[in-house]
Amino acid sequence: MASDRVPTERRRRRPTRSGQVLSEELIVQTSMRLIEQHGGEALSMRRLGAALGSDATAIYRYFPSKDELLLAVADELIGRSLELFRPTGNWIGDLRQLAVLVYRRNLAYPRTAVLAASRVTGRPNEIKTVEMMLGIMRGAGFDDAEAVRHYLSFIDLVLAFSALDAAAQSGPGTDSPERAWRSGYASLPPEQYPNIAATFDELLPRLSSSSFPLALELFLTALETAPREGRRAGRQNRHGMAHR
Amino acid sequence: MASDRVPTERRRRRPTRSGQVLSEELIVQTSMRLIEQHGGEALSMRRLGAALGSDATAIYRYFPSKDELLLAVADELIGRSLELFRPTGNWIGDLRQLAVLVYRRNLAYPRTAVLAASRVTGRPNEIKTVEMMLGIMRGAGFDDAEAVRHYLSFIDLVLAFSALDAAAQSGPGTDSPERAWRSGYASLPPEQYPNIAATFDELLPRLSSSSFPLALELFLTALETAPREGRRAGRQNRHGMAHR
DNA sequence: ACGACTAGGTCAATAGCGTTGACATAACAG
DNA sequence: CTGTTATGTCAACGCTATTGACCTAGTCGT
Repeated sequence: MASDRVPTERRRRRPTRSGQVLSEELIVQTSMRLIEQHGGEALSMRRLGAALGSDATAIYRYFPSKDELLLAVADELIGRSLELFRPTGNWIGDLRQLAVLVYRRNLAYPRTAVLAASRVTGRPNEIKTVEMMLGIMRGAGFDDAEAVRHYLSFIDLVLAFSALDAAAQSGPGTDSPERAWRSGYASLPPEQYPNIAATFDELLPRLSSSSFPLALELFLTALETAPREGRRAGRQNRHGMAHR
Repeated sequence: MASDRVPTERRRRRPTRSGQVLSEELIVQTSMRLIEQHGGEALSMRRLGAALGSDATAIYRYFPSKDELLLAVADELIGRSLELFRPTGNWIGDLRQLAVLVYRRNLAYPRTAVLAASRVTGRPNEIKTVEMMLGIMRGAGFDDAEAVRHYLSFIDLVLAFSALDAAAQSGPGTDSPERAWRSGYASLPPEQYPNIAATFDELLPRLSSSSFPLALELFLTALETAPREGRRAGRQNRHGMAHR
């Protein structure tokens, strides 16, 4: 099951000859453009090759597989998310800024985000992001274990809502969820589904509005009031709910 | 772009002849089994047909396309999520119970959940769920607009974390994120990435633990203390963050 | 009971997919 | 100048979803 991905030399030196027409950057940019224009399932190596003015198989000189290309695309999206980040020193504000930047970038490239949000790229931009967010958490006074836990919760929250809202915005399978709702839910018998009938007029417009801002503020408030122990010891688990 | 999905007669009468070997139920069950056993990308009509002991194209007598079959699978997953639900009348407790049931069911079928969590099926089980959750919200004293908003936030939260954690548990592209982390992040130069290096031992085991329980309790607490107005009027927006 | 109909299955074929290996070409290194 | 290597093309393999023709067996109206 695609088990033996070798973690060898990440990419070998590529001395950029003069007659060269393709490049990793160009391929990644073109991939993102095609994904956004025609949907993620429309990104085929053949179409990508055609858009690049080359044969499809030329791409394999730069990426060993389509999946590796998608990881590079995902990392590019991360990079674009962070290029506007301006740290202020206020750690809560910086976290909010990061969350909003990532969320906005993901929704600006919704079809790419759907493919990218749940992937671990292991590439430079992702690594830089992890390093930075861990630094913010530790700088806020959390010890290592808490920094890790809160970093993971934070990035989970942002990515989860990004992926879901991006998916809701861009398919797949239908133009938009709103179509399915309008056609399917509007004609249900009111006596059998009284709650849907009573709230249908409220339901429809709300479908294109996200609950991410509310969830983010809840999370940040919880973080702000969480006990930070700096170098001190002492630990507690504030929620006893079982994991998994 | 797959635009004209006709919302006609959902499915025509199917009088179940005697010599019949296939059925919608059997096809859906077998699809879920194949998805969980061999991954979502391994569900092809040919393999599904072989697993059913029939020709691949026989499935088209029951579902007009693979996508419609996937919607039926998604709805089946919703149905299985709720079959254990026992309402207690305590609306916060019922919401928690629903969230945990859906989340657990999604993680019990992680590869199916990845394909299903962001789809709007418009099928019976989904409709029943929407109706029920709206009823809980309205029964809690929220007016129609608030009930809708809180229902959407709630289902967003549950589905977003379900999808993300299911994806983290089941691929795609790699056996598990842990592999990528271990191989990629372990060997980074500590002077360049001090925060990753300092927290790496904490980071790795935390990767297979979700922040869903924490996020859920935060959300439910916020809901519990939210102003409910019963039949009264009056409206307020508690968070001024821009949507979209 | 018989003829018409059709639900439900097979089979063959189409167009597209990712990927591989052989081949060509052109630029570079010694 | 010669060998090597980076970069592209081309043909082919086995896979995919989907379609249309075809066949068969069971049901229905008379």
